[in-house]
Parts: sequence; structure tokens; C-alpha cells
Amino acid sequence: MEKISAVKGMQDIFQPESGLWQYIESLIRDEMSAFAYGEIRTPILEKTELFVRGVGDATDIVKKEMYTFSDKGGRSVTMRPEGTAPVVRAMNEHGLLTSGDPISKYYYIGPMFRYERPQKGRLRQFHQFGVECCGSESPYIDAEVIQILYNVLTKLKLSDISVRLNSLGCAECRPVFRQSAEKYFSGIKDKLCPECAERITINPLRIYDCKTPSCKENIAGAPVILEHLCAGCKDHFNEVKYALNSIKVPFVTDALLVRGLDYYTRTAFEVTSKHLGAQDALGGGGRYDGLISELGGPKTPAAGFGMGIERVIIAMKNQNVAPELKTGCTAYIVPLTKNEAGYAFKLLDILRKANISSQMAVSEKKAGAHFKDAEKTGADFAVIVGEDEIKNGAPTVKDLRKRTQQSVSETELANYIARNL
RNA sequence: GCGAAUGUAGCUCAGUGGUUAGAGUACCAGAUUGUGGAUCUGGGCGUCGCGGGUUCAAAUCCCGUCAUUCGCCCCA
Repeated sequence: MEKISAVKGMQDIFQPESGLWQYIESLIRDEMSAFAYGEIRTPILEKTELFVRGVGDATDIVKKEMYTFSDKGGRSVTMRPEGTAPVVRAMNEHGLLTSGDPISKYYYIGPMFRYERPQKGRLRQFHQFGVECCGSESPYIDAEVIQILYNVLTKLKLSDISVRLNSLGCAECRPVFRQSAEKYFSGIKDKLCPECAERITINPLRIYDCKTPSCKENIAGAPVILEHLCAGCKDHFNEVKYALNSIKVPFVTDALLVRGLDYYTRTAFEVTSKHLGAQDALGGGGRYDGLISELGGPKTPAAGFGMGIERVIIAMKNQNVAPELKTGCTAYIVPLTKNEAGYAFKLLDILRKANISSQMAVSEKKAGAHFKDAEKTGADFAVIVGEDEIKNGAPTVKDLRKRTQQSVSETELANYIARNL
């Protein structure tokens, strides 16, 4: 029979790699508890409409990267390509955004799906840690959200990261700016790459982000959003920077930073690492004051970000800061023949009840081979059960690290191992 | 969606038209009948990604296809 492989761009994660995931996730959960954010878990499948409306039908994500299909009832559903729209949907649906309520602060960790060409740091199923903070337009919320991402990355011992910060303006000043950008780029349309030429009318802001050398040159003379912010946005941006400075989160302002999702207003930020390949963003996010009402909720300002866990892992490995994680068990029980298997199984039960990580050899091999296996599983002790041991009611406990062994009574077994661990 | 590279043993790879396709490593057995890091001996390593074509002869050359990887694009 032919082997069945995993779906393109989707990975299996198992030991010892999964230990690294648990380490990262628990660090995140600790940090979120310090920031008083609760966890939210939303379905992987949502109505397609949610992303079309939330993420924006002009974005690449919606235009060509979604796993969309019809379910058996003929409804168009989509495997979530990002976390913000589902979280907002859930909060709206459960009435968590009623005005007067305290701010809603939630985080999530889970898989996202985008139909893209896989490469280093880019998968079709990838995992994001994200936070959404809804209900306030305070610049301290922007700073808090950026701080969370910065703290998590720093606590994971990543260095050489940089936080880039920009303001994209609001519903008042952005349209004005957009118009002047449109005007400017229309004038030099023939000098732009084909994609950017199309972007002029669809979303001229995206041109600022283009990496084509010819476009980059032309952007130099273009109007800059930061210089066209309204007074409110300018103040807000300054206050975000002030707040970040006061808690010593380093950042650089980057007037060309534009994010690929349509819903961002005012603050936009991205954290990149020098230790990644072409896909160098570890995470990014910003403020989205218009999204919640766009999705049918009350007019509610909000901010958040998403962080790619696979990319964080790549950076950790490249920087050699992934912790050494112990795998395997503490005790490996070796019945020398199948005659001793029954008694050995009972000892196994005793150890497990004492919370000592244990397993038993179930294949028939000669003793030497069993010890090799024990070593490979990472066991610290082998518990040998042969004819003599059963006769004496005392298995032989062998310390695989010291290469010493000793007869220990059945009743003392768990204590002995716990003591000598 | 575009471009490039790669695909041979479980793993890392050699093998550019000529016997029965190789090495290292890992694995199994024995030397050591109840004791794992070494050594020695022996053993199975295989649809050479898949399909077609050229040829007396193809892992090798050609075409197609699939997969993986890297880059573009985009993003986490």
C-alpha cells in the first residue's frame, strides 16, 4: 500500500519538538496572567463572510489565500486565516462589548490556515499566539499590546529583534492622505511595478510596503502618512511612543510600515528578527478602531497582534536559545523473560501510582539489548525482574547513569527511585 | 501565481550510459546462555519519487508528473 503523507504545508510536531511548544505556550500563559488577559478559544471554521468583511476583500489573504469550501448544507465556510476577526465575532455574539463594561482582554493560541506556497517560515497550517484588547482607545493600550509581544519574545531569550512602529491615521485623516497618495502615484504610474500600478486605486497605502527596487526609489518622493495625521492621531501616536519609552520598550518609527490587513487604524507595528530567512516578521498588529462596528458590533476601539509560533521557534533555534528538554522516562522495567512480565507489570503500576514516569519492556530481547533500549528512551533507572527477584520480592534497580545496581524491596522501590533521582 | 534546486537503504549521502547499485551511520544476531558507552564477525538493507520515451543497455540522457526545499509575491 502506498504511504499517505501529510497535506502540503502542514506539519506534524512530536517529541522532543512538542516539549518546546509546551515551554513556549506555558511562558505565554504566565505572561498573559501577569497582564490579566483571559484565554479565548474560537472555532477554526467560520462563515466566509466574516473574513471577507473583517479582513477586507482587497487583501491578498481574502483574494487568494483562504481555505474556503461549501459544507454539506451549502454554506460557504472558511478555515480561519487569522485570529482577530473570529475573536471580535465571538465577543459581539456574546455581548461582551456593551458600552460601560470593563475592557475585554483576551488571548489565543491556535492554528491558522492560508493557502500559500510553503517555504521557510511560511506554512499552510501555522500557529499564532495573539491578543485582542477591546474597549479603549487609550494609547496605553497600544503600548501594553506592544509590550506583551516584546516581553514574550524577550523572555524566550530572542535578541536582535526590532519593533517598528507607524501610525496609519484614522477615518478622518486617512482618506485625505489616501487621496494625495493616489494623486502622487497616478502621476508616476508607469514607473511602478505592475502590482503597485493596480494598488493605486485599490489600496495605495500598500505601495509604501513594496520591496521592488524601482518602487522603493519612487516612494522616496511620495507623501508620508506620518506628516498628514490629524491632530488627534498625532497626539495619540506621540503618547504611544511616550508610553513605550517609559517602560523601556525599544522601537523605531517606520513611516513606510503598512500592514496587509485592511482593518488597521492609527497604530501599526511589526516585530522582525535578524535570525529568520526571507519571512522575517515574528509578529505584527495594531489598532483597529473600525473593525468591531464593521462586523455589526457597537462602535468599539481595539488593538491587538498576532505572533507566529513556528517563526519564533526558527529564531530560537538559530540563536541557540531553545532550552534542553528532558524526554523519556525515569524508570524502565525489564522482565528478563515473559515469566516475569506479570510481576513486572505490577511494579510498573506501583511506580506510576507514585508518579514516577515509567514504562516496561514488552518485547523479548536479551538483557543487554533491554539496557540499550532503556538508555535510548532516556531512562535514569532500569528495574530488573528475573527469577531471583521474584523469589526475594525485591527487584534489582540499576542506575543507568552511575552503572551501579542494588536490590530494593518491592515496598521501598518507589521511594528508592525518588530519593536517588 | 512565478522562478530555481533537489528526490538513491530508516537517516546523511556517493554513484554523469555498461556485471548482481555503494559508503557512513542506525538496526538485528553472535563473540558475552542475567547486564547498556568499546572492539570484532555475520546479516536484511532498495518499486534508484512516479509515468512515459531514446538505447543492445538508463539511477545516469529526454519529456511529463508528483513531492520537498529555497527565493519572488505576501505575511505570522
